[in-house]
Amino acid sequence: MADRINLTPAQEKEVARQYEILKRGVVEIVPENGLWEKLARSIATDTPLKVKLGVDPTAPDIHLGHTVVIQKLRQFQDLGHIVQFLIGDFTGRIGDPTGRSETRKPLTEEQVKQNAETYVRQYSKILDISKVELHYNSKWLSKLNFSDVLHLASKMTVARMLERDDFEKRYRSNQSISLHEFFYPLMQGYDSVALKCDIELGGTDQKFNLLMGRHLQREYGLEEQVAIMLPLLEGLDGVQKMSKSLGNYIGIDEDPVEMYGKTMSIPDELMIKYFELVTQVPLKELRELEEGLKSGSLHPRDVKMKLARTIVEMYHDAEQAQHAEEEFKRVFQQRSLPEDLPQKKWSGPNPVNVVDLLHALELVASKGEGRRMIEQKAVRIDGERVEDIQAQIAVKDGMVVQVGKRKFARLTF
RNA sequence: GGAGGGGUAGCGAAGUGGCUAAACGCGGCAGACUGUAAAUCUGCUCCCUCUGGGUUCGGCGGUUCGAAUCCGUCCCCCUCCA
Repeated sequence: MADRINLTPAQEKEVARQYEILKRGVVEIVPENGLWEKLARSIATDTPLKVKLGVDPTAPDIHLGHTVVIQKLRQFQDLGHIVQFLIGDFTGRIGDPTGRSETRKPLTEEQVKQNAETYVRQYSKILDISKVELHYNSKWLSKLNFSDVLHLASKMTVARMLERDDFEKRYRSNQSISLHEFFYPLMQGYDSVALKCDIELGGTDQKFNLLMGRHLQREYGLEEQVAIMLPLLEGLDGVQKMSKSLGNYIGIDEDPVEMYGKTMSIPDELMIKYFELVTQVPLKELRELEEGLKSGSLHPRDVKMKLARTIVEMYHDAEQAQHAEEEFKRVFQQRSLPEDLPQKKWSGPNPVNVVDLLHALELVASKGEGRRMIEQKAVRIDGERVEDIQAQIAVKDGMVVQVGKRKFARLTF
């Protein structure tokens, strides 16, 4: 196919340039030369590519894990291609199986709409949203009648469905799979049919669904999309993929200080990966950082601080990034108090038992935990360690209560 | 419809009448150390009116001096047969 497209040397160079940018961080492209060919044709015919990203409107809080794919979209956009942002409102309204056995609660139309708006707002931090094509899959999926659905279902076999990683795992480990779950890949694939997209992006966990898009496009007589798979970003624990439900995520709406601190808590080994996948720091600079770390000329902490700063800058600004860094140094390097700590009005008894105080201030989840924290020397009041769980505390205005390194409260009357 | 297997703390997984608030791993938290909320090491990790008390092992009801462990029943999951 490629050899049928005649490119001028300048065009050839442009294809190479775009390809170079686009393959950053990519794990797999199916078919392997597909992206190159699509780009070649796009440039030869001066037609932008249509790049699809589907999202489920259930979890409207975007975190860095999601941004891996969105950054890629941004690159496509910068190169003049068209981003097709697909909101799976139909699938979301029915309730998407997530690999967990419980079925998700169906969303109301109102919730879907709200979530979609939240998405658009958050995505606009990365994408030029004015140039994004917004689609809702209810537009076509809700129109299919039962015989359309049967026709669609006939394009796929049970055995092939069971090849999908999570179906296979669940099947093997004796967990239930509802019949309707088989339709999700079909619906997602059908979206590609409806959108006639050239490219679909997704995490490596989406491979099956992305291939389904290719399969169905072929079945419906369309040119097949190219599937581009990006790695799943590990979360703060460094092991499991970043996800909201695991609580190991950095949300792009989070405040600068929190965002900075969370970044500092990722394992050292993940720093370069984060740079590559969630920032636009040039590859060349990245290699230098990597070299520096290897040779010991760069301090891992400083590299991580640079990462944290870069990330905060992306979602806030340079000034706030700077401030977050100072705050971090103050609290964790110098072990002093954060600049502004949460104020709590105290209207309880005075004096008061320490444990009751901690519990009332919600610095501990239970009194048992409060006792534990004291036994573990984690509790300080105005900088003084409290080691007696019986201690009576005379509450003073402006008094600072601290549990561990991260939980603080300043008392006022 | 029939036969069999299974449901244990946030998750995974032991335990199959008292020694079990329940091993172990993961996750989480704290302390030490440090180079950061990395790594490593140590400790903790159901609740409370706490040298004691209360409530847990799918739900309910039994047996027993005593049950996560035995019985009945209901719910849910899986496998095979139809």
